[in-house]
Amino acid sequence: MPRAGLSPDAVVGLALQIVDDDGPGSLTLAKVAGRAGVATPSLYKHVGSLAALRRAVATVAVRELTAAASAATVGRSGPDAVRALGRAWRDYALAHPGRYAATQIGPDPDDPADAERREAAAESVAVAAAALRAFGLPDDGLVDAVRAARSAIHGFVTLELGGGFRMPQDVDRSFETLLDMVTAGIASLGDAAGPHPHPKEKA
Amino acid sequence: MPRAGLSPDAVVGLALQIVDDDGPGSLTLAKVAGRAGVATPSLYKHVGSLAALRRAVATVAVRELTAAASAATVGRSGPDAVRALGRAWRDYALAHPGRYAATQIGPDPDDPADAERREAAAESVAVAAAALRAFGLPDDGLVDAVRAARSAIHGFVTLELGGGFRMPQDVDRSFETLLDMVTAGIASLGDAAGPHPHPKEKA
DNA sequence: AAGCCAAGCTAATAGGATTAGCTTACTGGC
DNA sequence: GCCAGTAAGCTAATCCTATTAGCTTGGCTT
Repeated sequence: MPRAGLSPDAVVGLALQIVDDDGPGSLTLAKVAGRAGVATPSLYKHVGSLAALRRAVATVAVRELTAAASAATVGRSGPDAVRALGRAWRDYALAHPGRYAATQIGPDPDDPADAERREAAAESVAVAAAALRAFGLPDDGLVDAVRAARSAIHGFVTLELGGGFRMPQDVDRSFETLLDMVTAGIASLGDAAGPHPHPKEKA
Repeated sequence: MPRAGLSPDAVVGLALQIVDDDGPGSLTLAKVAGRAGVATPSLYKHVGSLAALRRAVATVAVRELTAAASAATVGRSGPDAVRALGRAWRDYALAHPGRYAATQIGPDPDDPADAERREAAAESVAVAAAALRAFGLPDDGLVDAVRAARSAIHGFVTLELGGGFRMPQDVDRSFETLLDMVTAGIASLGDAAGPHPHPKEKA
């Protein structure tokens, strides 16, 4: 009975492979154990639960995504930075659909390992904020603009990955159009009278 | 042993309740059976499988969403229509988070019941396209614009529902900013030279 | 060489999906 | 009003998966 030489990181590594291969929905402790050459319960020596393993996978994905976004925007600013950020984001998602999907798993406030994920997520928001700085938005409108840009990119990628674009048109071109919309839209935000004055006004 | 008087629709109705209450992830045949006052295997007389039930729920949600979008845009056009559409979309998602999440379940090409869902989805795209018509986009850019607008709205709602907005700022106001970005961005699409000429050009 | 600890293992429990085969409540035709 | 057929339920059984408990032992430390 030789040792398999597992470790928490090794287990997460196997989980990442499975998520890459079959999507996050089919990540299972039994499958991980199979790849590790170990009985399923043995994994509990390295991870707390299936849910914790899923969160660990999400953390890795968020970190990688943040790193890619950060790398893509160094030395750029304004529309150029936004476009580079958007492309890097989508490229990562297309290269690792399973990991990107894992990104959407809700964090557990009690899991200390999830603090890391929050940090990484916050950092990616900071990267986006930096990219938008050159648009000269009013201070209290920056958060709104970051949210809008994130929403657009994330939404596109999510729909693309989920097979939501069924028309035959070129998806790459659509994404460039989205970037056009985002950059132009955000630029126009600065021109207007500042932050939006009427949240949810009814007709 | 009295009859419970189930039917496929009744089962889907119970499933919708569960999805509303606990989210689509915790939809389980056992839970449905519990609410129906019936043994789990009995459900197979009405649905093909858990996956099929999930898809049925998704179909209902897509239909409702399409109806809401359609109702919100009658008699409006241009930016006004886009804003109304966006608000209706978000309102539905906030009112029925579970159903909205169910919307993202991938369809099964072999399930005839999923053809319906495709139809409804296509109709919602048509509603969006109609809303954008007044922007005077070039014909072959319309699909790109619809995708961009959908992406932005869907992305915002997804992030909001997933707890992705952690800053204290008002989310309603951010959504209005998103709508500003979308309407201004799409308007500017028409001004430019038509469809985007350089899909994915490398730096 | 003794011993400790962590990494594995097996056994057992608890849910959940799904299939097979039985029973029986309604429903239509006579 | 009776009778057969169908469809709605049921129980039993199988197969997965997660998770817990408690045992065993490899490999390093002293």
